Amino acid sequence: MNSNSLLGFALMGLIFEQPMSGYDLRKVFTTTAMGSFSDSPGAIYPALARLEANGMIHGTVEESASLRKRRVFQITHTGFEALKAWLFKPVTRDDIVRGIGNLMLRFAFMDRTVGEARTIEFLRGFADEIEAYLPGLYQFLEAHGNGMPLSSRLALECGIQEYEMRLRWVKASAAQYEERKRNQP
Amino acid sequence: MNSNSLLGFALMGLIFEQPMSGYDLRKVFTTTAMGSFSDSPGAIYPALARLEANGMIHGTVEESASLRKRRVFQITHTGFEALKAWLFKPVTRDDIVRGIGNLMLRFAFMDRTVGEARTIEFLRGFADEIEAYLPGLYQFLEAHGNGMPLSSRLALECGIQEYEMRLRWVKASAAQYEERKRNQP
DNA sequence: AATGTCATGTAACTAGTTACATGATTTA
DNA sequence: TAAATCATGTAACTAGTTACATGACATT
Repeated sequence: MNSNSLLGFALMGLIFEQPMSGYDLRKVFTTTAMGSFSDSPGAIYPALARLEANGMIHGTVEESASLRKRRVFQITHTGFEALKAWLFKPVTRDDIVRGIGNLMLRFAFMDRTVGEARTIEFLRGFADEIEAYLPGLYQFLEAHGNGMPLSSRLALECGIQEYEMRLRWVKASAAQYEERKRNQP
Repeated sequence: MNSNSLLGFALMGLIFEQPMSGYDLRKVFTTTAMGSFSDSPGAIYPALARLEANGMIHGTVEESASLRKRRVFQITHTGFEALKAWLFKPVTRDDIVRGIGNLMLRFAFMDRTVGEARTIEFLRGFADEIEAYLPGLYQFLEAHGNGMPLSSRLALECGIQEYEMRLRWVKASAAQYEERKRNQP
């Protein structure tokens, strides 16, 4: 099957939260904290076209009296199922090493799509994978740290600190979701 | 001119530190903390071929009695100049928002290439850009945090914490380089 | 004899980058 | 009326992904 790129999922997640045009989506990437995505039309319009060709979203031309006509996209049933399937994927070691950004994006979209229970499960998996990965980094630092150039060692230490920070954040976030779950049975 | 990709610079930096074969480079990506790069031959061998075609590196076939012959790459003068030019580039806002990984890689290679003074300058620029970017994130959180879904807000807060952590690291690293500079005049 | 590791590569596909193109409406 | 913003797209290029192919030597 045609699987979506990260940009594709980002677009679908945003469109799910609120139907939007390509131009609106570009603005989200330029003006909000989602600046890690490219706001170039050469990335977004082809991505939207692909999603539509795959039946994930559907665009309707909206003719306003004053402005130029715009195509507003909505997520389809198929698209929503694909989005949920993506959000439900288990957290892997590879996600931790090469795709932390993907995990953060998935988490950002979870609230209104998969519910507390699954969100907590996701955060548990996230924490587990970091906890499984970190000892190896410390071991590597122990074993090779002294022989490394200072800047390389500092860069490695920064990587470790990043994982430590994220682990703290994952646990604090899980706690917040646990509490919200308790308060709304 | 043909400019190199991040993978290209990673390969050049490693080859500069020690001449290596494609296979060695793959092993670096699988076994060390540089796991964010792909270790697939389909990425590395073409990248090496491009670098060689551009005169950045040069491979020599090494015939050992026992093992299969391997092509060991060395960096060329042109390549080293290109590497330094990359390391010397000023830190921009875009580097902070979309390419923190690039900055970290550049830093990791600085020690034996550009010297303390330039490394400190780089870290200052790094800190400045984070300090210029952070207030906007806090403002955004202040303005939209309450209206956001919980998971989105938490994701944003994680982003902020990451920048805060990195800022502390940058300052601590700069201090270490300052000290090293003082001790070796 | 079979499996695992060393070692280098190619081919088809995909998605993103940069740059260009167009035209309407709004503001200065 | 000139410039900025709204709005959508295309074309050429580039680099990375996945999967395949090959073969020597080492180990079990």
